[in-house]
Amino acid sequence: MCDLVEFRHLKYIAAVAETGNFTRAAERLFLAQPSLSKQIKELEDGIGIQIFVRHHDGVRITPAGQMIVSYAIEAVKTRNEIIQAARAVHGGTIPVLRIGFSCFVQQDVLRSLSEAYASLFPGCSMQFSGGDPVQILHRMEAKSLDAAVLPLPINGEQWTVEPVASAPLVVCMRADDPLAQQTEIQPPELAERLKIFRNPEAHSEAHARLMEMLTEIGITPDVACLATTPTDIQWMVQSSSGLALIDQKTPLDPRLTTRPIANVNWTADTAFVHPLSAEHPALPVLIRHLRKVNGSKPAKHTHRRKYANDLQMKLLA
Amino acid sequence: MCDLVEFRHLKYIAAVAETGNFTRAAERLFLAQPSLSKQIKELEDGIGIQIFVRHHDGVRITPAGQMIVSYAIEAVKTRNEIIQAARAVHGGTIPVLRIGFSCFVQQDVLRSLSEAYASLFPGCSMQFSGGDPVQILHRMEAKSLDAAVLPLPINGEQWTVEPVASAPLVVCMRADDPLAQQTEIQPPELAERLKIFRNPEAHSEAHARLMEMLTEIGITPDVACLATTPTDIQWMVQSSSGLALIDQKTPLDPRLTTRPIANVNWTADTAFVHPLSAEHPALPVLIRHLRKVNGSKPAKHTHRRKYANDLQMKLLA
DNA sequence: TTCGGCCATAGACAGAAGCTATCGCACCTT
DNA sequence: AAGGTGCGATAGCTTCTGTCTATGGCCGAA
Repeated sequence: MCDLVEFRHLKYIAAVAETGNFTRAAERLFLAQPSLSKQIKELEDGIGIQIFVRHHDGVRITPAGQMIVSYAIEAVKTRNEIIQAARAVHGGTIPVLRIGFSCFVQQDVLRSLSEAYASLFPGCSMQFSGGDPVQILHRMEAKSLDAAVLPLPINGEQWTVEPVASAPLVVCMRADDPLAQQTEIQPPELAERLKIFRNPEAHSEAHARLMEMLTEIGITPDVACLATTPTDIQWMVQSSSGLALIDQKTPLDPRLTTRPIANVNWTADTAFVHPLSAEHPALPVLIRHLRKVNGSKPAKHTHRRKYANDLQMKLLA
Repeated sequence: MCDLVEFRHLKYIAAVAETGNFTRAAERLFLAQPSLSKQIKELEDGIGIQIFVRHHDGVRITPAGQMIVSYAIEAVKTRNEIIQAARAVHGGTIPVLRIGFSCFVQQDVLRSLSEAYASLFPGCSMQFSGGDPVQILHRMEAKSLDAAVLPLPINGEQWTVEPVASAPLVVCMRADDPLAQQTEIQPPELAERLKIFRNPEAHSEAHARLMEMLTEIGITPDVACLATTPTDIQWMVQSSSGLALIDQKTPLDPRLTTRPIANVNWTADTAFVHPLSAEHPALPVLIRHLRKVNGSKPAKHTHRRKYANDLQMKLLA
């Protein structure tokens, strides 16, 4: 019974809904108006759903019709994207997918992206290139990169942003730092010694957001040291004994350790980003896959965070 | 060019892929085998993608074909669900959607579910009924409820589970409790006084999971008081001065307060649940909507948790 | 009243999807 | 080696249906 509904009908429905008018929709579809009217009428009769209410000056959409209209627009778009991608896969004409990434993005995020791509597009290759978020966004605008994996926030309407990872933001310190005796760091303790930051030039929005968050808990830090890589940050922590905020999943120099900040629930979030005007045929399919995988997380039961390290275990014993 | 691909083709492709055999697929589709072969061949030629490799003993699927096959199966299913739902909306034959919920589910989750349903299915009504998770699962099995909003975990293969909310699990205590002087509760402090629990009979899996989590951090609590509602729990905390673990978003008696547990990241998760064999025509559409809304969270920048209450602010000042 | 915009109806035609019958091919059995 | 079996491809015909042009009806504006 649903088999009466073909993509042709969905295209017609979308056109009528968007023009609000059978005549103009027919023009847009390069179709005679009676053909269009007849098709839609027969469909409505066939499935027993009135989609449009005909008026002398155009059409209105019924509530049930609205469901079908929304679906129609999305379904036609999806079909076209899938077919384009599949044809590119078949023809072996999928261009290398050029991905930019910030060095602050964890390796495992890049690895799982890479694996997802390899399984969706077997035999197709990716090219990763690192850089500052600012520079990477510029390169995407200049079309020399197709997409990127970057820390949030990313502002601007021209980007499609799909979050892919999130980890607590923790305080990084020397393992022999007095603060390492504590299991959590209080904001006032942090305020005095937080001096090491990512270079704001590399990602000004992220820096601004971090400052805003610090202000909210009454900290106005002394931005003394600017680093451009996680390694630099760790080296600065090690040598200057200052504190830094880092992603909990960052691989850590053994002489360093991390502690959570008390009373806040800050996270370092990472997203897959590409220009709205994406051209690479794999992107729509890849984004759809990321959304599916990420959307329904395996949250079958409450999560837990294991103790971050042995030292904390000892302190609690 | 993609317009050659119609739902008819997708159905045929799915059937061939699932049977691995044109002949048997044709039987399943009540179609003559030459018609099927011809349709698929013309489609492959038309879009320029070879989907199947014909062998003397059946067919194999090409990599590009696999993309299309997966898509085909999903797309046909989606179409049917949408049309069924739309027809029910149009005919005004959408039965009342009977939702069960546990009283441990936060009101705002139920409210946003209710709003989503009202906008997707205007004019259609829902019926909420509260109860124990165990009892609600039974009522869903007995078909006297269509779906439910319940705390996780929900075990068993017969359920479709879509997480819809998550909040930290915190320690509930009297505001005048000595522990309320601290900003975080250490597990050993919790171990001594954690006595108040939800009744295990109401949701044995959740109780078991909580016990397991407590064991992981070395706590074997004395399960002294069993409550069946958040209000009961709060009354017990107030009167017995014991501690309880509750969802941070629970509306709190003003004489009580909550504190996070140090070093763990436990959450109380809530999910929309319905039987795999769901019959209510709105459910597939509703679930699809929940997944879309929930999947791409507005995680445009790093999240923060505001201080839970004024007292904590004072302690930090 | 008349004109113009919009949708519905009618009838003709071409193309596409379906059917039956048959062929070709590879493999298996005897 | 010969014949049987299972599977897909091809050919030719029929039926159905999607499209076209032409036209009619309705309503509001000029």
